[in-house]
Amino acid sequence: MGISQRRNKTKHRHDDPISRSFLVTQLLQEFDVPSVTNSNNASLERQIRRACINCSLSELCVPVGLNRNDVERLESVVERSGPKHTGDHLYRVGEQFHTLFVVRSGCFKNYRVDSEGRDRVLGFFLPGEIMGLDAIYPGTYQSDAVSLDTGSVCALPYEELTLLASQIPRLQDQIMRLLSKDLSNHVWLAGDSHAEERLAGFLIDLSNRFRERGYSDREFVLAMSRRDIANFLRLATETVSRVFTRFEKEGLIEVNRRDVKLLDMAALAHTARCVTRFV
Amino acid sequence: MGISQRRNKTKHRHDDPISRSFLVTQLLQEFDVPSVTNSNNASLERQIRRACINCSLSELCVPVGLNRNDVERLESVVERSGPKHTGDHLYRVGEQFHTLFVVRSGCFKNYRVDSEGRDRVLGFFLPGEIMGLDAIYPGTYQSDAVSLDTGSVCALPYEELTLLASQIPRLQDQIMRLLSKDLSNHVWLAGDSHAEERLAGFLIDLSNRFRERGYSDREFVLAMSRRDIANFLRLATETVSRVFTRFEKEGLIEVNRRDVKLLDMAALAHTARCVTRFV
DNA sequence: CGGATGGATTGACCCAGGTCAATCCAAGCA
DNA sequence: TGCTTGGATTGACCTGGGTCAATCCATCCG
Repeated sequence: MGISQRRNKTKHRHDDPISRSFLVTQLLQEFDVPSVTNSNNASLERQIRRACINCSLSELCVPVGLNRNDVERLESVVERSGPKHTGDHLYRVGEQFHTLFVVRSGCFKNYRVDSEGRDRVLGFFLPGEIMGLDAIYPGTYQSDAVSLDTGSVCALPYEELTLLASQIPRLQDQIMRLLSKDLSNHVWLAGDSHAEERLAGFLIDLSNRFRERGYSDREFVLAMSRRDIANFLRLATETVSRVFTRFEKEGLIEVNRRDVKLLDMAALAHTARCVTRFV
Repeated sequence: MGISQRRNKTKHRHDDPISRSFLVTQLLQEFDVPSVTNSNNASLERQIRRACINCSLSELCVPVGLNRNDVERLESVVERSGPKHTGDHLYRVGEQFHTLFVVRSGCFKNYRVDSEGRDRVLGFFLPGEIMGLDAIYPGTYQSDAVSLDTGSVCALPYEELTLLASQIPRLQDQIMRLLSKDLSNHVWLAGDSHAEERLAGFLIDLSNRFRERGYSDREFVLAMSRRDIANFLRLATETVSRVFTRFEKEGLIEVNRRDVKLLDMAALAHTARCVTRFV
């Protein structure tokens, strides 16, 4: 996605040796911490640990509505992880649940392998969105979460989070709201809508989410393959391809591989009218 | 549904005059409180107000895991309502959200009218299941909830519930678990599955939920019309009808209008393998 | 009891989109 | 530079299930 274009240039393999200072720099970059060239590593790391307060996502993420003091308490339970690369898993079906993940940067895919061995894409997660909420009830992860490009996440140990939530009512409230929001998200695709409505809905939805995050809502790069889109929308890849070209011929969009430009948002939104998210 | 067969016999119109004693008797019956013939109304009503502790649903409902003392505190915020009849609404799209509803008895339908004016059935709720969770985030109800037969609900004022939850960690936990459970429920239908898989999944799912509630899982009465089932499964009513008769010819079920008997659960479950609920 | 009402069933027909297969094209590599 | 690989595209064809329409049947009511 647009988000990750620059980052892709610095992509490296999983097994590459990563120096400590490289890692710190990378983290600083990802966490949008203004670079402080002359500090030593210790102070840099302290800045990283305090990242929630500086984080540009805080208006979309768990800290919404918390005061500075409470954000600091929240930060104390957040574990930040190193960069995730294409194909890295955050968790897999059946693993013991103990952590929620919030996307820092990049795009993650949530999917599940059904009893026939076929994948089912359940959703895509952009920065600020939480993964793993559906694992709370059963206590084990109900799906796999995998990075689609280079990105990073914050890990929220669930036990500690709920403990904190019982002390900070506003946090408890926010977690409930996030769970509830996710509920509505699952509804929007449940329609018996046609291929064009679905794909239009998908594009409009992505566009909205990019806008919320301060990215262009008219021009972006899809982090996911046609196969993933098709699977998510319960269509054949060929159908997705065909509808893309149909939209292009009708002047609704301009598409080249994974680069998409929305030319006629109104028409797209109208096509998607039956499937757009309620919230 | 099987649940409500007996109750339907005593059905009466909304505008019928309902005597106080009739109401109390009705409530006692619905709340499974052992009838105490010689008590006065005041003590009967106290028993009703203490219903959570006696309620046969408590193992499925909000009180799960709470000790007797905490259940009593929970009860103090629960508002019980009079019987709901076919077509009675609990809430409608756009109304200010302030209350969650738990089904006591009967079956309720959750649906939404889309921008084209067509209904979309989002789900059916059996005793012990909570409605309105998706309204927490937006603060207004996102759908309509309507009674399919004669039934009753408990109302949980959300403000008071969360206040209480911040004092009873186990309650906070349980609410999160219920929200999370609902999340997984939305996933199971998201597949691109065929009509037979969907309907088989629907029947198996109902069967499981009846079993959990102590009813027969092999023989039950559908509270919902073919049209509602079809709408929920994103199929045409004709298709639902055809698949029902196909299942009957194959000896999987016996069906007569709304009476259903599952004859070959294994085969049904196998047909439904791709769509059964994960949890 | 007979007519009306509305859900359920069944049949005939058709099309959106799935499947299969060939081709294209960008990126990576020797 | 040409080969390989795998995603994306396009075409040809077929089918599951939607649509339309007729009929059935239980319930309700005058």
